[in-house]
Amino acid sequence: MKESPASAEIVSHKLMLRAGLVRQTAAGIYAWLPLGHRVLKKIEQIVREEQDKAGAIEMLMPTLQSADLWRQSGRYDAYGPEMLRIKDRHDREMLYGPTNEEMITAIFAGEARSYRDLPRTLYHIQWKFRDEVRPRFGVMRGREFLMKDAYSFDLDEAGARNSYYTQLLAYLRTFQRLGIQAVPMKAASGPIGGDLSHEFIVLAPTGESEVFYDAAFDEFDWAQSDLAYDDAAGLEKLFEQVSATYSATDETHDEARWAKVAEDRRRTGRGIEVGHIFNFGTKYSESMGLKVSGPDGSMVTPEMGSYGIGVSRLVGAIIEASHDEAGIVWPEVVAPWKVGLVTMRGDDAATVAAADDIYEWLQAAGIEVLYDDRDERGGVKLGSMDLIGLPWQLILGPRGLANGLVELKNRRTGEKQELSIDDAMSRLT
RNA sequence: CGGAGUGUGGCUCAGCCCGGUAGAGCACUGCGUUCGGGACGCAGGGGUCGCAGGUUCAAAUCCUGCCACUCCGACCA
Repeated sequence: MKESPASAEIVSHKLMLRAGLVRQTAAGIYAWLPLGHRVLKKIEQIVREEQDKAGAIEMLMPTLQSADLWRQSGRYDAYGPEMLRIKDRHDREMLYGPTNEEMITAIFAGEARSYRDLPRTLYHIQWKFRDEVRPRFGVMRGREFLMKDAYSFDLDEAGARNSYYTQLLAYLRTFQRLGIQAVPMKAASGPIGGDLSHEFIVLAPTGESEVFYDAAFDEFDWAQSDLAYDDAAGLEKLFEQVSATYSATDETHDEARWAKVAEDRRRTGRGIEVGHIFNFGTKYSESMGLKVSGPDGSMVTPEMGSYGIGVSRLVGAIIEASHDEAGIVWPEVVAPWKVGLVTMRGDDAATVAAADDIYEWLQAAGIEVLYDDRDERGGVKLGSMDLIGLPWQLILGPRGLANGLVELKNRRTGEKQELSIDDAMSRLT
């Protein structure tokens, strides 16, 4: 789309609509078009891989849950109108799950018998529904959203803290891999309960809240650190390091502590919450009746934690953090395709033939390439290439090809290079 | 939920105040001309003017009710 729909207010929402990632179907509810779906799947996969590396085990729970489950924890009444309540044909009370603590705890209680079944962290990536009073900002604040939620079960508090630290590191690595800067911040644990909680804020100039943090967060390299997930002492050290390094949103900002951060290390910006982790003790294991036999034969109520990442929100958050006047600038790892192949002169048979060859070659090399040859006028797609934000644009025209050259444009830097086809191919691999 | 708005072709909007044959740009279809960075010409297609009721000879326009969506606030992964 050349023009932004009037309903879109923030840049990521406008760009998502213009580039054809999503279409709104109701307030706060979106359909994911092919382009957006590819991005969503890529983010989801990175989140999945990092969870797997951290030892979490994937499963899948339903979107619909029974009211009885939530009555057991007491949250059916406590949750309020944000919970979408529905009735089935038999007048049974159901709900569209806003989160899954009750369900996972009930399932786990049905399977786990012994301390030998612990520790265990399970996760799923599933659609959630929270009937926000006022949905806005496109997928960043939708009512229906895709979330990765993990739940940990441990025998004791020390174990639960270790599970928490494990997810903390997994989150830091996940966001770094996604190509965004996310700062962990101590958070109030809110309605879920418990005392150990962090939220992860992606830095973006258009973020909802103001953030303050120590420059150290710009310098840590979580992905490259060789800290192993089974190194309990190392994880604890990491947690202490994170805790000792100042970070806060405008809500939790502490001027006294902030003043102690060296002036040249103070960073401020705006941010979007994309993840939240909680340790909440036995709140759900207790109410849902989860007990296992301890090593000494006595019954133990496991300690739990939950860990969420807003997968669909991340699509918007990444765009907020990475775009320019012309459109989206995808980090390569989440780009729907790595390269867009464009012919300058779709009416020139030799150019089209060359593009066809290059397309085959890139496909065979496993490089994701967008090549829409339906339009005979390359210029139209060329114009929208910046908007959809693919990392590379490979541009072919008769003039260049006469000299054996193609143009390779880097979306992020805007740098254009005339290269031989071979050189362009090797640059892309 | 409190406050403020908006619903007219796929998109952006004009027309409404002051009732009288539904418009523009973009997009789309066909033909032709173009062709190195989001072309041009000609000819077309597409709208129960959000829905329902009312007033009137006549309603996109006035009145009533409803629905949907957006923005600000409070709330929130």
